Amino acid sequence: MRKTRVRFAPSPTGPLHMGGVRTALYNYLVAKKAGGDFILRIEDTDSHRFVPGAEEYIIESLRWCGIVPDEGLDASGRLAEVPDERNPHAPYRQSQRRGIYRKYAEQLVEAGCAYYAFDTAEELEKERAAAESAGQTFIYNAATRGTLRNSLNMDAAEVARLLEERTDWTVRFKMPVNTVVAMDDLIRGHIEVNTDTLDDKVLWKRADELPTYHLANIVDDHLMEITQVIRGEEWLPSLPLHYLLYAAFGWERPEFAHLPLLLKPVGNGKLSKRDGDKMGFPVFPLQWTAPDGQVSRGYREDGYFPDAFVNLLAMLGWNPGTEQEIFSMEELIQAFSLDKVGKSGAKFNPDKAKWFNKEYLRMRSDEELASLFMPILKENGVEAPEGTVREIVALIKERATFVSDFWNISWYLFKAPAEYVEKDAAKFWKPENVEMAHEALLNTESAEAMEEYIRGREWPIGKVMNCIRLALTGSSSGLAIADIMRFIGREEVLNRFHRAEERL
RNA sequence: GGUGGGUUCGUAUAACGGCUAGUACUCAAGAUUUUCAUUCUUGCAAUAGGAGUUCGAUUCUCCUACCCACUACCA
Repeated sequence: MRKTRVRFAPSPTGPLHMGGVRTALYNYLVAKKAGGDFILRIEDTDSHRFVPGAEEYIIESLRWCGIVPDEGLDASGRLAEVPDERNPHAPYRQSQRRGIYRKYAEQLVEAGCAYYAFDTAEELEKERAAAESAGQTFIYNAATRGTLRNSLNMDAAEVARLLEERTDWTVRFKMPVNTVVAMDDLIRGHIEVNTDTLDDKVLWKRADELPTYHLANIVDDHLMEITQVIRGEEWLPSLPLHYLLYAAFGWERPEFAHLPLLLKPVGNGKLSKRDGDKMGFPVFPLQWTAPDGQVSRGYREDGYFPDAFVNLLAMLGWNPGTEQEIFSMEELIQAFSLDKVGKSGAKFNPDKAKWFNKEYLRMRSDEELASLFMPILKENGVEAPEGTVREIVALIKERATFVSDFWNISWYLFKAPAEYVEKDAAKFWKPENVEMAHEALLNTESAEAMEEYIRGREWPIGKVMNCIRLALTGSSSGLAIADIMRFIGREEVLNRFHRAEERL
C-alpha cells in the first residue's frame, strides 16, 4: 500500500479565502491521520493572473493556522526551489517546472490522445458567436474538430511548418466519442458522464510555453505520488477529463474527493470577498492589501485565535458524528474522516464563528491573556503591573469574545469616566439615592462593609449601588462594585463620587 | 441553453429502512446577580413537492421545483 500523500495546490491569484484554508485543512488532516505527507504546490500556470504577494500570503496563512506542509517549503519557510532530502520534488512552483510538461503533452499527441490546434482566439470566438446565434453551444470536440484548424485535418508537412512558424498553437486533448466515463468520488459516490458533452481541453500553450491547469495538475500529482486529491466542488466537472488523462498516460490515478462549497450567510451563491465587507466579518484568514490599495480584513487582525479559526472551519461541512464541537488540531486529526464530510454547500454563520472564539478565549490562561492585554493598555496610555492585569483578566474573560473587548469592559478600572450615560443617570442619579450612597460611602471602609451598612438600614440596595456604579463607571452596567472598588481604591471611589456630584 | 452536483428547524448538523426527528449557534421567556455580562432552566423552530418500493421511508427509486458549480489558450 502506498504512503498517503495529499497536496494543497492553490493558484497565487489573490489572497487565499477561508474556503481555501478549509480545503488545505482537510488535506492536512487526512495526511496526518494516515501518517502521510501534506504537500504545498503553487499552480501559477496563468502568467496573466499572477498577483504579487499572493504566494507569501498563502504560506503565511497556513503557518498562522498551524497547517504545516511536510513538503514544499525550504528551511527558511519559502517555497522550495531546489530538490533536497526534504523536498525531493522541488521546485514546487509550476512556472519553475515548465520544462517538464511539454514532453508529456507531446507524448499524448504521439499516442493519438491529443493533437495540435492552430485556431486563433478570434476564429474560436467567431465559432462561439455563430453557435450562440443559432441557439447552440459551441463545443470543440468530435462534433466540430473536423472542420477546425488542427493537426487532425492536415498533412504532416503542413503541421510541421505551422509548428515551426507560428507561436500561438496549442495542444488539445482528443476527447473520445460517445464514451461513458465512470468515476468514483470519496464524498459523492459514483458519477457517470458522457464524453460527448465534454470538450477538447487545451493542455499546453505554445504562446507562454506553459501547460494549462489540467495537464500540470495531472503530471505533478503523478510525479509527486499523490494518493488522494481533495479539492473544491468546482472541480467536479473536470473530473472526467482528469480520469481520461490518467488513462491516456497509463498512470495509476489517485482517489478523488470533492468538497462542498462555502456559501454566503444570506441568500444564495458562494462566499465572496464582498459578503464579508458588507456583513462585517472577514472572509480571509489574514488581512490583505490589494495592489490597488484596497484592504480586506482578516480573522487574525479581527482578533480570532488561530485554533478557534481552524476549529470553526473544520466544522463547516464536516462533523465528528458525536456531540463534541471543540477540537484541538490533534483531536481533529484523530477524529477526521472524509466520509463524514457532507455533500451540500455550507452557509457560513458569523455568529457561530464568534461563539467559537469566545470558547477559546475562556480556555486561555490568565497569563496568556494578560500578556495580550498589556499592549492594548499601553496604547490607551495605561501602565499597570502584570499581576494586576492578570487579576483583571480573570474577572473579565467570561464577558469577552475577543481580547480586543477587554478594554471596553474594564477601562473604568484605569481611569475615571469622562461622561455619564444620560438614560442611566436619569434613572439612578436621584437626590435620595445620592444621599444614601454618600452616607454609606463615607461611613464604611470596604465594599463588604458598605453593603452591610445599606442592608442594615433597609435601603433599596439596587438603587444605591447603581448610583455608586454610575459615579464609578459612567453607566449602570459593569463589573461588581466590590471588584471595582478593590482595584481603584477607596480614595478614587470618593473622588469619582464627588466628581459625579459636581457634574450631575 | 447544455452537463454535473445538491436539498432535515433561520444557520451548522445528527438520526443500521424502525421510539415523540436529537444537538449547537441565534432568538424569546424565567431563575441567579446590587447592574450588565456570565451561568442555569424552559421555549420557538425542519425532513422542498409528488409518485413508487416496503409492514414501515429523513434514509432506497423515479418525476417536478428550487439552489449551486462548470460550460476560457483561468485556476
